[in-house]
This record gives sequence, C-alpha cells and structure tokens, in this order.
Amino acid sequence: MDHFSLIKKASKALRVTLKHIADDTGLSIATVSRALNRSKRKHTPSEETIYTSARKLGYPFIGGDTVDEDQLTVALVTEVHEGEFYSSLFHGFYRASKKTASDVLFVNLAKHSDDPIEHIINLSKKYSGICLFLPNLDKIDYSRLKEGVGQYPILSLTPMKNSKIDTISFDSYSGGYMIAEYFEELGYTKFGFISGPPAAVDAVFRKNGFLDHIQESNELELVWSFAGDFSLSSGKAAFNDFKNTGLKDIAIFGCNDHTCFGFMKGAIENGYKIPDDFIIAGYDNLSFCKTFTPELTSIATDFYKLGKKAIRIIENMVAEGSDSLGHKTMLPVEIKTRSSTYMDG
Amino acid sequence: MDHFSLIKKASKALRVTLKHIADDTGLSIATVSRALNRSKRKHTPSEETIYTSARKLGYPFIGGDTVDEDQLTVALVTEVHEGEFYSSLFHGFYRASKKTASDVLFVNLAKHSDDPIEHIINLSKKYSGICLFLPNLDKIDYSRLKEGVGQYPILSLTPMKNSKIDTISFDSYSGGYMIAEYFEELGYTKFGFISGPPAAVDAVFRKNGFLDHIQESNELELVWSFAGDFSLSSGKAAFNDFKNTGLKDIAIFGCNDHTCFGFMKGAIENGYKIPDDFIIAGYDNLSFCKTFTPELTSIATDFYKLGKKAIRIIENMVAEGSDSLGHKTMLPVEIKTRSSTYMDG
DNA sequence: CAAAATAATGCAACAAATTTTCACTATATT
DNA sequence: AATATAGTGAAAATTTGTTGCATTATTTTG
Repeated sequence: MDHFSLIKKASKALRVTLKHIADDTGLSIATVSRALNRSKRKHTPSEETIYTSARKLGYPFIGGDTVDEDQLTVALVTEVHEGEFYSSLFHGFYRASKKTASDVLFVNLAKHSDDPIEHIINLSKKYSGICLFLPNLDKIDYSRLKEGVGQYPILSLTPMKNSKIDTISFDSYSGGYMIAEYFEELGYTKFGFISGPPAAVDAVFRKNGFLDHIQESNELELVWSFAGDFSLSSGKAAFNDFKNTGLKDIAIFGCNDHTCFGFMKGAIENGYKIPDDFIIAGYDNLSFCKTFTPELTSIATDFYKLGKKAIRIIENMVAEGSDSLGHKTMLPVEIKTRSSTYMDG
Repeated sequence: MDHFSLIKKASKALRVTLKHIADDTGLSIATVSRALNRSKRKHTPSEETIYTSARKLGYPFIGGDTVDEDQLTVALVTEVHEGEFYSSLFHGFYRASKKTASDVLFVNLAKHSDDPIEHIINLSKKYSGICLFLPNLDKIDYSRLKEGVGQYPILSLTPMKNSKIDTISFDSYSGGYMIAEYFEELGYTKFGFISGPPAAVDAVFRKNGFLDHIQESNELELVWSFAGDFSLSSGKAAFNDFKNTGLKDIAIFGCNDHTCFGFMKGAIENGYKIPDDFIIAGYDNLSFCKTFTPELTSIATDFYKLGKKAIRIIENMVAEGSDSLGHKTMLPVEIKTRSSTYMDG
C-alpha cells in the first residue's frame, strides 16, 4: 500500500547513498545514518533536514512498512479520468484485494508518458504482476510490452483482437445479445441501435451481440441506427434523428447508459412517453439508472468479480510460472430490467 | 508515479541485501548482482527467479525511474470508495499535478488499517507532503498524527472544528448561503431543507449557511425540514414527508444532489411539476444534474482548483519549513442555475 | 561427433556503503 | 563551577556490492 520513487538511471553512478544526503545537508555521514535509523523520530531540526533531503534524493532505506513475504503486490495501471467508471474499477479491485492474499496498488501512468511502454516494463521489476487498463494502447504497444517483460504475469483489462497478452473483460458480446433476446421476449420486432465510438472494441462487441441476435431471427429487424460517441449529447442527437423517422413501438439499445440518458431526456422534452412510445436499454448499470425516470434497464458489470478474477489469474501465473500468451477470460454480465422497458402498472 | 513496498521493521536486521536474494534463489551473490544491474533484461530463467525473489523480499535497488530532484512528491491519502466524488477528487489532483512541479501519488490507506495513524506517520518519511481525505478520523487521531509527524507538511481535506493541522476545503457555508440568497432573488419566502448526516461537518456548514441567511431576513421563513442521510432513498422519504404537509410554492435546498434526485423522482411520480409546484437546488454539481429532467440547480466545487491549491500549500510549507498549525483555507464555490429553479419558457 | 566458441556461474579480492566506537563540543542541570 | 546529557564528526570496524578470473555448462561450428 506504500509508494516509492527512487533515482537510478544506469546503475551505481546514481544510486543514492548516505554520502549524498550528508553532502546535501552539510552533516556527517554518521549523523545521517543515526537519524535515519532511530526507531522513534525526534523531529529535531537536523533530523527534519535529513529526512527532507532523503526524500528529495530518493534514499531507499526509509519508511517502516512490513510486507508479508508470501503476499504478492499487483499494480493496476491506468490513467486517471473522471466518471463513475474509474471509481467503480478502483473500488472493485480494492475490495477484491481484501479478499485475496495480494495487495493492489493503483499506479497512474500518464505523468511519465514520454514512453509509457518503457515505463510499464520498469514497473514489472517492482511488482509481482500488472493489470493494465489502457484502452489507448495499440497492438504494436502490446507487442513491445510483451517483448519487454518476457515471461511475466501481465493482464490487460481491455479486450483486443489477437492480443499477445492475456486479457480479462466483461462479456460484452453476450451483453448485447441478451438485450436483443430480452426485447424479443417482450414482443418487439423492430429494433434500433445507437453505437459508441468505433475505436472502443468493447462497444463494438456490444453491437455485434445485439445485431447478431437480430439477424438470427427472421421476425426481427433493425429499422434504425445512429452513430454515437458514448456522450450524453450524442444521445440527444440520436433522439433528434430518431424523431424525424417518426418510428414508434421500437426497442432501442444504446451502447452505454450516458447515451440513453441523453436520448430519453430528448424524448421526454418532446413529450414522448417511455416505455409507451418506445423502450430503451443501456449498458453499464450506472447508479443513475435507478435515479432517472423512467429507470433505465441496463447491463450490469461486476467490478468486484473482475478484480478478484484478475488477481487470481495473476496469482496463478506467479505460482505456475506460466506465461501470458493471449488467453481471453470473459466475465458474465447481467441484465437489470427496469421501467424503461416495461409498464409499471 | 512509482510505488514500492519494502521490508524494514527495526533497522539492519531486516534490511534486504543481495545475500538474502542469493540464499532465496540458491544462486551466488555475484550472479544476483549481475542480473539486477544489467541495463537490459534477458529474461533467462535465473534472471526471472532473481527478480521474482527481489520483488518478494523487497530489495530496493530495482526499477529504473528517475526523479527530478526539485520535484516534490505529495501523497493523497484516501480510502477508496465508489461514486463520482472519488474519481473527481483523483482526477482533480491528477490534473493539478501536471500544472505544478509536484508529483501526486494516490495512496490507499485502508488495507493496513490496524493503526492508520501509525501508517500515515510512516508515509511522512517517504513523501514530501501529505494530503489527507479521511472523514472518519476524529480529533484525537489528528492530534496523534500531528505529534507523530512533527513539523511536516500535512494538510487535511476534511473540515474540522479546532483542527490542529491545516485544512483546505470548499466554502460550504457560503454555498448554503448562496442558495438561500438565490431563492430570495427569485421571490420565494417559504423555504424547505433536507439535511445530511449530522456527522458530516461539511453538510452541517451547508445547512448553517442556508439557515443563517433565512434568519437574517424577516421576510424569509423555514417552513419545512427533513433529516436525510445523503442517499437517494432519503430524498424519496423526504418527499413523502413533504407531500403530507401539502406545502406548495416553496424553495427547497437538499444538502447534496443525490437527495434532490430522490426527492424529485418521488415528486414526478406523484404528478408534481418542477419548478411549478416547488423549486429545488442541490449541492455537488454531479454530472447527472444536467441529465435529470428538470436539470438540477446545484453548487459546483472545482476539484482541480482544490488540488492545485493543496499542492501549492504543501510546496510553500516545504519551501518555508513552516508548520501545519490549524490554518483553514476555503475555496469559493459556484452556483449553477438550471431548470429545477426557473421556468424554461 | 569432437572442437571451439559462447554464456552462465561461483569464488575471492576489491570497492563502496553503513554502522559503531570514540572523542569532542555545546547545552542543560545540579 | 562541576556534572550530566545530547548531538556531532573522524575514523575504525563491519557489512554490502562489484568485478576479475577460473570453472562449468551449453551452443555452435567444422
């Protein structure tokens, strides 16, 4: 749970020693040694100076943390962005770490991002395993990474086609498929779809699952679709497009909740009634699904399970010394039906 | 941006040396030394064994990160919970770290929480400064902490009465006050209030600001209030209570957005029109304020500014060697007026 | 298949870093 | 003024880390 940065470029030339701290503070090596090794801090001026300098220079033998020898330390490497997604991800891994023998550290990549791959390779020296959530990396990046870390427990949370490293993600395809099945069960035959950004592989899988189920049945038909970008405003834009078609009695799948909120907002402002005029379902099961009126039917993903599974996979890799070779693990998702897709009374 | 855990309880007895790794791996000290000092990794079985062991034991001289000598490393110590709040906080500090000379690390406290205070005191050895967001700590905890770290840059993001350490927070009192002023400007005289949990000092300040403005004027009157707990469901409960009073033409301040969403949801389900039957404003300016219909007027807090200011204060403390002595810094908040408090057309 | 080249390793000498002993100084206490 | 106390630096003692060299294992070449 502790974090540490140290100076070390080539090798011994830049290794921080007591001498550096002594030179920096103007005190003797002996005094520095004593100050740093006292079991209880005294907070004398010299001691404060020494600690400040030691921190500044990155002297490694400070701190007092103990680590269980059998405990692994797994780094969850992400960039920090806004939105409920990231806090759900962090919280899921955090809860999972309490239920496993491993400790999870959250490493924020972006600041040293001149060469993020190089940076991750260095992280592999320090941590027992790495989980990556970096949707912006491409296949070449992953190849370099695989090359750089060698046989090392590494796991990506971003689905990739033909990835050379193991991935774990939610079964987005099945999520989309489930929505289509559910719409069919409700008796709908005309379907609509709002897509996400084409670069988001995850969103494409959701789409494929949804469309594949439609195509499997002769009864079902995709009568309308719109290219969105996951945002609230693209949902509103989607509604304006939809309004012009004059379609009614249609079942719409928006590939994330935000888009659906925008769509529904537009609809309500235009006097539409949901689920009377159309039904709609989203993806992500954000907490606001229950806040919105009507409450939004959505696909729920369990980040606690994701975290637990990811940690288990890393633990197995460590135990067996096995390699990350492109295995894919998919976690089931769940449909949460709410009033955006059925009548209350 | 890198994180590291090491073994070190007393002093030299537990310091990890090449000998430990050599014993653990069965290889010689020389081989271990060479493997760890190669500039490029070879990923041979021995090397992998050595690195695995070095990580397990916590040998410090691995990794390859460089640190700018003049750059401070500030730890933001929190527990990880769900919700938009935490991702806003992290993202705000993260963006701020890019605009300042300092690096911010996110340290999750809870796992080693047998004695969180002791843990934070240890963190003070490693980081140039610490920002705490730990609303559960009490005054005794903060006193122990102050004692333990001595003259060291430490800053709490939780407002505390009579805190011995510096705090920085949003000006919640003014936020509540602004809402009341705004309601008065709109011509309302009858006010309602939904409180938060009494333990949340922040929520109490919001309330005080709101009520104080009401009391300052003879025209204004608090005609209804309800004890909530920040949750959606307490907002719904508040509405049920409100409905029974039969009050109309009233301006309601809910001390956070979630409560307001619950209240409005209850109101809409009962056929009320907002802002016709009552107006309502919240606090936090969650992204969902713009999603809800009507859009919710709310008090906006800027986490980027909070992060920047917090880092600046830490930087000043380091530069001047000054102490954390209970100074309070308040950041202004802003009212975002939306359709929950005025007619569209 | 044998010889040569290459790579990995341990031993031991050497180099570097850290701790400790000892003497000295400044400050507080008696 | 004498005496204890704490902090300090120089240098010795100890511990830790690196490197030259010989040995062994592995791969490549003839």
